[in-house]
Amino acid sequence: MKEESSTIINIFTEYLVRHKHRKTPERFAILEKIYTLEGHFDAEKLYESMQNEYRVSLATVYNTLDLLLEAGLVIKHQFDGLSAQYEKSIGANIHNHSVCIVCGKVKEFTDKKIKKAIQSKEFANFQSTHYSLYIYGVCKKCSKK
Amino acid sequence: MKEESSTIINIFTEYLVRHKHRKTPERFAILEKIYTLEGHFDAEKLYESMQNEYRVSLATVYNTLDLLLEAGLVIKHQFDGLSAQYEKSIGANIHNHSVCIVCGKVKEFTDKKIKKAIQSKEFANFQSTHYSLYIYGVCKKCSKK
DNA sequence: TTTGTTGCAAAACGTTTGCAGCCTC
DNA sequence: GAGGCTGCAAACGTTTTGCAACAAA
Repeated sequence: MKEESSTIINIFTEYLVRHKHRKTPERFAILEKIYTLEGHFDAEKLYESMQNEYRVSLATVYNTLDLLLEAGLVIKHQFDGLSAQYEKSIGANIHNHSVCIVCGKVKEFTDKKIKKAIQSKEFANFQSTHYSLYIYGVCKKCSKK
Repeated sequence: MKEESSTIINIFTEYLVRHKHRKTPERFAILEKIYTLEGHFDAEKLYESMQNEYRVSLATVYNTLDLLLEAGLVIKHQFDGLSAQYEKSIGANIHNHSVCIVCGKVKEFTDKKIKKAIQSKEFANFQSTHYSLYIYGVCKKCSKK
């Protein structure tokens, strides 16, 4: 999927202005990098992948990821003991995961009925932006052990 | 909700036997403690709450939580940077959470339509045991800031 | 000019690991 | 008796923090 990167930059700019945060080049460099990445990544991987283009510190990567999280531009997963996994939120349509409780393997799947049921949910005091579903169980490989 | 604790113990015993693990008193003490706790707890809290009754090390708590996870008797949540949260799985019916991406507040809710949609999902190579749903957004308090 | 943000390194935190002794099986 | 399990403490890896220098507003 092709995303208009100017849209994303605008959303972030608006967020920064509204919250009185500074529009630093590091923040936009990180945002742009994230939107070139496919699938899950962690802070370290993002940090390393940037070193050739724009030098940012790991601390700034973490700081910016938090801002992007609040701005709704990034999704955070905490699958297991490992590091937190992130992914861009705009243009990412799959939010359903099956997780093997033995080997930890994560797979994504789509399901229209589930999607519809969740997206039609409304709260009185909560404005929802996105969701993540984890179905736990045992994968075929592990059930044979 | 009142749960027959002998049922839970039987499930764990069966699991241990089937996997050729030993039935140590520590493991059963931890299991019994967990089933007296309501709501979420982390490994440290569980460890501390046991010190008066039965002395187990934190390492054993972690080890046993892993076994209980595999046995399907405990559910693990990794909400945010903090420590992992656990809860008993039998007798715990609420699996849906709304999470504020600003303040991190987690609330649980029930929804029959969502529950039905998720529980009717079947996989070809995956035997599901339970699920957790997280709907992210901004709570009323944070949206006013 | 003010003060939020950065990079760096050190610190903090939850979790895992190594090992000697113990206790299930 | 053998080997899995325990407690303890040290080690680990991710994330956070403190601080001086920098730069956006």
